[in-house]
Amino acid sequence: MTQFTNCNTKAPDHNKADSLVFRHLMDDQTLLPLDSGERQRLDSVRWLVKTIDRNCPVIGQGEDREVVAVLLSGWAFCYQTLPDGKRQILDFIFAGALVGFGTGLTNSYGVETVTACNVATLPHGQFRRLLATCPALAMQVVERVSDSEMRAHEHMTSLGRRSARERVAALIVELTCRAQCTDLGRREYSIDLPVTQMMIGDALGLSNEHVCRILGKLANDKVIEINNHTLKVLDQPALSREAGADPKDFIGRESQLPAAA
Amino acid sequence: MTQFTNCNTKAPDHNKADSLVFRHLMDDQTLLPLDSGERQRLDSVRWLVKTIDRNCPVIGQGEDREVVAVLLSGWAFCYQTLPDGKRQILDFIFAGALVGFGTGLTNSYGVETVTACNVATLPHGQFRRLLATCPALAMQVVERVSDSEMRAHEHMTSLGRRSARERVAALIVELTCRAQCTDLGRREYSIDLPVTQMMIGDALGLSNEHVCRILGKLANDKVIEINNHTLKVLDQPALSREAGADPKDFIGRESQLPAAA
DNA sequence: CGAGGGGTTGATAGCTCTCAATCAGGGTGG
DNA sequence: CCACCCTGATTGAGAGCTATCAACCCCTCG
Repeated sequence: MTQFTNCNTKAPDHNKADSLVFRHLMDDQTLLPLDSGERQRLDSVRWLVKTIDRNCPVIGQGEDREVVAVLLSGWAFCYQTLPDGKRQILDFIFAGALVGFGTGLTNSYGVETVTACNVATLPHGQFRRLLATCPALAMQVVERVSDSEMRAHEHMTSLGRRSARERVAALIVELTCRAQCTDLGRREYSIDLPVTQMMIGDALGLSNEHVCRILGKLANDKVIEINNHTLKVLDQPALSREAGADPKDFIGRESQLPAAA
Repeated sequence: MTQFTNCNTKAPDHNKADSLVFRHLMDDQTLLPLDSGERQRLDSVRWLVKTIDRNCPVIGQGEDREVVAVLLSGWAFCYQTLPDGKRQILDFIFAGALVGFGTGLTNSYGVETVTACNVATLPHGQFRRLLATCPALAMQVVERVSDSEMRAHEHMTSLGRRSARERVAALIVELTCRAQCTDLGRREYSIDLPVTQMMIGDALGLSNEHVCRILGKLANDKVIEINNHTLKVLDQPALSREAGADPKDFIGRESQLPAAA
């Protein structure tokens, strides 16, 4: 029984060169100088690539840790659900994200798609063995996990010490930066925002109603503009000021990788 | 200029076998089977071991990323401070914790001691080079960072979706478990808790006054007992129930390592 | 002995949640 | 093609939780 049982998944595609998956995890600078042994070990790995519909689980919280997954395209998020049903979204993730990696026998968090996604999976044990024999990959994974931890820290600071308005501002700054929809030439940042207000609420520890009110006020103050799930930042300096954070804080390694092949 | 400038640090101790530092990062199962090459690389590293007084900085937020540090003994915490001065404590850390490791040119968080601590430091670049050539160490670091990320996720869920009382309960459950002060035989968990209520507040996103009130109520309800910085859990099941979490969720790899040498 | 940090307690204000009702848009079945 | 439904967004009113401000105590430390 795989974790895709309840999803609408398209047929696995084995024709793609599996090693291309690593282009999402490693940059050329790391990938090219590899010796033939490491190269061969990477090439010998057979990822299972699937397309998963929007709003479908990728990995279930609490399930046995069966696979690690690499997001190849689309939006998704990691979350935890409490026994009483309250949900906390831990991170929104894009192409290149590595999920399901960790210690412990079960997944400490779940992953769900926001848009339709291409996802590559590999059995957990196989990935760990690969890590142990390929230092270059291990280094990249360390950096990937490290970046993810840094974002978790930023989110914690938001949740614990920022007001609702500040949290919303910080999230917008983070997402516009991470999604690289910066349009600095026109002094405008705009982004196609497929997330619902309920997701924003679950990410920021707020009720969806309050998120709605805050977004309305930000729009009223001419800081942002929202039309049909497209968000445009009208006043980037004001937004950064309200967030109490610099946009560059959110630019991690992921943004240094080439765009999805 | 080192990051210890403002601290009362005792004289560095180079007499200790530096490789013992790795016993805090790696278990015997990993350390013993190493080939001579890796072993030699690990042994050739010269850690700088210092004793740092209580309430002193170990690493400063925003400073250049100069060193990674391994906590050898004592309590400390990682934190972020916002421009307006509000502080969020990200994690309390014990012996074996690796801090200061991450991407980016400056430290995204600071580290401060709670009690006097022994700390081993190594220049960041040197540690990274070591990682790249020692897969066993890289694996351990991945797991260490991964555990830290898992705790960050739990903390996020607390901050975003739990009430003040639930957060306090969850923190107590976490700390009693992580500090391994379980005294299951007597059906009591007790722990020497060197943290101030202000630190608890900064960790949970609460004011110190509110923390005080909550702790008082928990004591009043016979769930815990506090005497002179010693916390005793009187009703572990009730505490776990209120926390909405299982104690075992907080038991990471760190608890599987041998006690400090 | 004074100063200062941490802990405690009370009163008040304010932010955010909850509940409720309405509206808009997209997908579905007939 | 249309009615229906369901999700998500919106707006309002009220309650509740937590912050803030203030005062006081206790203890340690210089």
